Amino acid sequence: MEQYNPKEKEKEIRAFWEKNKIYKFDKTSKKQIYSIDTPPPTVSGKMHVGHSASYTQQDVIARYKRMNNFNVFYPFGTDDNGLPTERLIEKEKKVRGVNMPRQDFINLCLATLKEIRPDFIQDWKNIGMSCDFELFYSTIDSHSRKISQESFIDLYNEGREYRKRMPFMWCPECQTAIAQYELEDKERESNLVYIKFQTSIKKTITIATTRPELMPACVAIHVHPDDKKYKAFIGKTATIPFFNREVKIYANKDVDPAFGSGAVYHCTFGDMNDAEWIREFKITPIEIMNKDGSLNEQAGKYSGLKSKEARKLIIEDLQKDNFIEKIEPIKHVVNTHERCGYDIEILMTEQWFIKYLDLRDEFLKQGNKLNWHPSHMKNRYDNWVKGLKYDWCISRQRFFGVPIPVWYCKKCNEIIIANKKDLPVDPLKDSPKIKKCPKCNSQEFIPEKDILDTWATSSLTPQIAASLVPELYHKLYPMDLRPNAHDIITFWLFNTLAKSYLHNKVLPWKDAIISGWILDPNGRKMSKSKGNTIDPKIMLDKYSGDALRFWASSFKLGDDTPFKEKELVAGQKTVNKIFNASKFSIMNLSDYTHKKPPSLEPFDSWLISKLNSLIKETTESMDEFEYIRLKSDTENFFWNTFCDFYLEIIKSRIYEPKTKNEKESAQYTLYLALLDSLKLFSPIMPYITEEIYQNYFKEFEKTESIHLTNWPKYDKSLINEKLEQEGDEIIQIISEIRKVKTSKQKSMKAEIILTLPSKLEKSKFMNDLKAVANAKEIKFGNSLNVEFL
RNA sequence: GAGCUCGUGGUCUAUUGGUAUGAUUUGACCCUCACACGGUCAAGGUAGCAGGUUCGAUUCCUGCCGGGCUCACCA
Repeated sequence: MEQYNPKEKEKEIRAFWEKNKIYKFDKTSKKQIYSIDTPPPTVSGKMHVGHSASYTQQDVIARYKRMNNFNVFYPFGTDDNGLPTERLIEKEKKVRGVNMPRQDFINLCLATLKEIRPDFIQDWKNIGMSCDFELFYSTIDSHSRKISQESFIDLYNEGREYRKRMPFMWCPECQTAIAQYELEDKERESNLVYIKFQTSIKKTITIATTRPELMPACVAIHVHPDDKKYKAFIGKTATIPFFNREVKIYANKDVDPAFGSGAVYHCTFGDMNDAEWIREFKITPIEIMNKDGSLNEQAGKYSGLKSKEARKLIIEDLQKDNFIEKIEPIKHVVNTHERCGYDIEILMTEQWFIKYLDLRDEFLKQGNKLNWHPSHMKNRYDNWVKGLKYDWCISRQRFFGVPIPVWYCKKCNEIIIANKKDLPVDPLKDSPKIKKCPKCNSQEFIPEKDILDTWATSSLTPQIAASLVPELYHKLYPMDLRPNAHDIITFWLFNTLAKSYLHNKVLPWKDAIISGWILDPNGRKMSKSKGNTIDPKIMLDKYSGDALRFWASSFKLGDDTPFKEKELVAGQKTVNKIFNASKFSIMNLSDYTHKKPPSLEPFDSWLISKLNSLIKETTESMDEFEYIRLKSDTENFFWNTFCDFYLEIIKSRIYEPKTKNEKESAQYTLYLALLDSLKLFSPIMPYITEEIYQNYFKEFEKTESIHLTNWPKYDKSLINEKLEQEGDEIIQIISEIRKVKTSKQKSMKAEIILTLPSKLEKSKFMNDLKAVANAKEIKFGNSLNVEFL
């Protein structure tokens, strides 16, 4: 135990944990279960520094609960299905899913995942996660597929799902429908083009649009009913340039007369609003766009062109023929697909939906029941639920995901749902169990080839995880804790809550802890394109797992925090300090008898009193998930009270005891305070605390690992405020003496004659004070005085 | 545009209705038999700005400014 080398030691300690299954979930335990809905990270090759922070924060809580006599259910999963994985594999393997046989692509995805997953999970192990890694799931494995398909079937049977052909949000890049929560705003510079249309009353009407290329799909013009400029046009028709088709002019109160020209041309489909107007005014839409975002034959000479190309061309043509009144540059916000950043389009497609718009009030009520940490994060949830506009589109026209367990009758289009006992199924490979269509007796079926939205599966993580231990399912679900980053409240948290409500009418967890983001040192969002990302592996290598965790425990839940390497240095120093102070303490415990001495010396009682106050405070903080208080309070106690003062004070009692009791009292206190400090530190710094525990305390404490020991228990009877105060006064005096020694440039061990205020004549602490101050003599007078020999 | 959130010494941060905690940084001294990744001491802030409530606000309220996030934005 000479020097602590975290790089080697942490690896050894991890091996010890794994070999002895320290974090294994005990199915037979009688203890109360504490279940955690561990976020399954998306396999993307490597861990992000933000992950290292948020996973540490939840792990600190898991470790705390484990030491508080809970049987902690802490599984680990990876979120592997869906677009992110497809995109990763496309990038890594330089392929395109659309350009290869579907099954080959799926196989490639599965094989690649298998290849990269172990290294990926290792990152989580390296930061000291105390999951039971044998309680593992992947959101694409058969276990998850089964549960996800079951969910689909149950909701279908309850009438919560429907399939419908309708205009919906579509990503031309990914060539799939997407859901509302997948939209991301982006500000774009564009042109507002004012186009003149001839009308049936022989006057032109000017519309303003940023999407002139959609003109071939113009089905109407809308003006506000009270807009005086356009009163005369209402009910008349206008002629579309080039296409010479006539469209009706409608009065529509949704139109903002102040924007553009005040007249809107209605194309199908420029945005979701257009789809609503189609319904409202019973207009027949013109479908103009292909799935890849190019215009179809309806666009005449513009067909085959992508939006941007067509836009450029049509503006030129309109200008040539003098249809354009003016063009204004405009900055506006467009909806893009958060995965790829492409502008979304509205396409008429057939999709599966979960009907839940009618449940918004229920979702708000459920949100109220959840304990949010920090509480203000509930606002984001409420805001989102109130803004919900569409049912949940759960079908995706992609390849790698959970198949929708459905076939269709070729003849009558009847929906054939898979049997639950056959799950998981892949309709593309498996046939329905029935021989004939129940409706028309046809024997031919068409498999559904769409897959489920990845969030349709991810929203079932509590059920997926809990059913890893089926016999305890009802004790595991609903769960106790959901850790969730704030940016995916609208995705993961909301969808999980929604599904739990739809299926079981229960809240999926009691508490949600919402973590913030790690920003770059300048407070900006990290992104690969900006080149300002920080790789946690490098930090782990440069410092240590404990140091990284120390850093991660230094900021509050929900706060976005700039990454500061300095805090890692502080963590490293703390690890070192713990090591050295422990080394010194253990050295001085070599002849400790492990018996409680007949009486405790004043400073020993003083320390134990402070220790108990610390235990009380840290326990209360941790029960509120405030790991940051655990960190700072323990650090403060350990470094200041324990190392800087207490250890200095007892040195002489241990080196040259005047009585047997004064040494035994010190050793008893030393053992207790060190062990408890280590325990309090252990959720944050699991490696160094384990190392010291294994090397010394285990022999006496018998428990296999410090992480399985009991959390220090607060004992009110050991608190003595008066004694603490008296002791603190002496600590003050020690500081004063140090100040004098420093100002006189004397060594701390310089011998002195000390004069103290006479009120201290009866103080119990004189022996220790005399020793620590190195006073040859103590006199009493009016005030403090330090005289050097 | 709406909602939420943040704004404390150079940097990061705690706390609080009664002029503020700690860390880091800087400087000086000390290699004191656990630790120089250490110890001691010192310097450094009046808590974004402007009002209001109050005996008194950094902490409560209002407005403004600035940062962040979410949502809506437009045709």
